[in-house]
Amino acid sequence: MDEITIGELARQAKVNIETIRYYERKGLLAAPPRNKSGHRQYSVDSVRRTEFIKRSQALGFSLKEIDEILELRVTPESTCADMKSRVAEKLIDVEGKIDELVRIRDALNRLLKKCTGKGPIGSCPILEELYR
Amino acid sequence: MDEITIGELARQAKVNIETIRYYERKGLLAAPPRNKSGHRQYSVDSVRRTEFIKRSQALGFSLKEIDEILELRVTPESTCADMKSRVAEKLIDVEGKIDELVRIRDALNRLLKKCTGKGPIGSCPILEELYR
DNA sequence: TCTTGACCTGTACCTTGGTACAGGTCTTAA
DNA sequence: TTAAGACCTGTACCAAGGTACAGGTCAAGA
Repeated sequence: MDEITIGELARQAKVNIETIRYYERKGLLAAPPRNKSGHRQYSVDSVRRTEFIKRSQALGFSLKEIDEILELRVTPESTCADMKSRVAEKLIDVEGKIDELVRIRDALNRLLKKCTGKGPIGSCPILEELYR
Repeated sequence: MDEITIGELARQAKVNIETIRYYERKGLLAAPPRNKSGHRQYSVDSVRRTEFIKRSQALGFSLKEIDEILELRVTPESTCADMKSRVAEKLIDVEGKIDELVRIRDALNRLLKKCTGKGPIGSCPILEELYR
């Protein structure tokens, strides 16, 4: 008797209703049973599953990767090491992105230093460097 | 007599031919004159302009922002300070992204430390934390 | 003469993570 | 009784930055 509607699930998990249906289409949330009006009936565990998806997204995982992790979770042969390696891979991925952004940050800082901020655009050292 | 075809421009600027036409549609490259067969005739300066776009993209600017910068460049009233402020804004933007990724990196590292990598998935501390 | 390659236009498709809308049903409260 | 609100399906649309493809033209070389 603790079944909830899609609207209630969306409210509790703090996502849009459309997002719930989208996750179902993508296979991240199983198609739930329906009541006699055809309305989806979710278990309270669906809230936790939806929150899991959002939490994993916040760690940089894509929906496809989250789908795989959820699959892993219910596969008896899988191990802790499987999950750990996903996290380790994501860490490498994130570190690569940081490196790239740091490279960009340094390049932007270097450009800023070249420019006094005075004078017409025609003699802007930043533009001169980019438009060489 | 130093006009080049779209294919030559693409080769020199190291982009796809379709990308050149895409930039024209987006207004980043002006529609060039045509020869009597209707083929686009580019000036050699188009190579520099295309390279400018790619270089700016590598600094994190979107095509929309690059379009604005190119506009700035030919607007006599604009100043060096205008360009400098764009770069400064982008720097803030990039620093924000770095901060977010560092936050994610730290969270991933913390999760990794919680898990020995031994045992079945059912008792994985990482999953336990995410699926609470 | 014929074939190849480069170009042309217009449109569709791709990824990712959704959001929006049309048109319909069903239940509940006033 | 009727109107509001929540739900249903199916499809289209959004950003961003392209890529692909169909079907057509044109010029030059073998």
